[in-house]
Amino acid sequence: MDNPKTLLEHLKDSGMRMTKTRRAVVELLFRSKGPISAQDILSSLKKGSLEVNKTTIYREIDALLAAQVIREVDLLEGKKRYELHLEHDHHHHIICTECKAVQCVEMDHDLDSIEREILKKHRFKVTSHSLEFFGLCSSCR
Amino acid sequence: MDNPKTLLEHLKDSGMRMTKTRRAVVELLFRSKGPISAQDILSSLKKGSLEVNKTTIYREIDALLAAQVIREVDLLEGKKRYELHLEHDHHHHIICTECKAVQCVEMDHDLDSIEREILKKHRFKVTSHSLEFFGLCSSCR
DNA sequence: CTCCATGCAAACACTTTGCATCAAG
DNA sequence: CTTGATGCAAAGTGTTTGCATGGAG
Repeated sequence: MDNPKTLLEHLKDSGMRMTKTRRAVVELLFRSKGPISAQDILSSLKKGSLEVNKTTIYREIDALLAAQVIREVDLLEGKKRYELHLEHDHHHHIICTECKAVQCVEMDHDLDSIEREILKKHRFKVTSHSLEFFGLCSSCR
Repeated sequence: MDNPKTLLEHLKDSGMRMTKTRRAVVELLFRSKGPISAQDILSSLKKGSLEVNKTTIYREIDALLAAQVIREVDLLEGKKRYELHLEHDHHHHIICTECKAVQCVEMDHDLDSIEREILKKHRFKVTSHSLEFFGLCSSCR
């Protein structure tokens, strides 16, 4: 499931049809360095001379979210971004407030201890979290 | 600055005018338990029988953001929320995906070590971060 | 042939802008 | 009076919905 082909076959097995839009979106997500928006997907596919309607893209995003293939990322932009939600890939983002560049950061030790504390203190079971860092990248400093 | 009156006077000193909308918005923010949206502010003020236009609310939010009195919070809802940005109050949120309730959690040890690591590894200077936890609250479990 | 997938237009939700008027200091 | 604050209408941006048509299996 860590490459487009395997993932698409898995989706097909689970009842989803294999269309050129679906294939193109999944492949684009694999190629992307960081989280991308619906608009990003739309214009990328159009550049690849694939005629797609934005409604289709939003519906494709819904389908991939439901299949837990992608996850939502919010960088305080007033729109949502999406990225692949792979098994052993847990990372967060650093966003330069100057040039708006987005990088991914792997986390050595994550927030497990904090989440255990929340369970103890608030009896709240954390199932996911969002964590983004804002600041200045090396070039902009 | 940890109460409406002092904060409003501080704002006045820094050149902002003292209007009933401004006063009402700041007082509401102090009364709120968690981050609230523009809509929340609008309907709260209307309940308090204060005629306000939504444009005014958005502009007031901009002004308070610029004055660094409030900060933006994103709970993946497709709209923004705002809360007071007080000096010694650093907390995050736990959002129940079932009943949508939002609670604040104080953080004993925060993300300082992670941010130092990011500076070392990526030469990226973190100035702020957003961290929200999603899961199930005690009642919904 | 059966449904999921798609396109198109319209509707929605949230936020911003232009411009004339109002009111705090 | 001067300049920031406000209201209203319109427009902008991101996303969703209804409905008829298309195409994968």
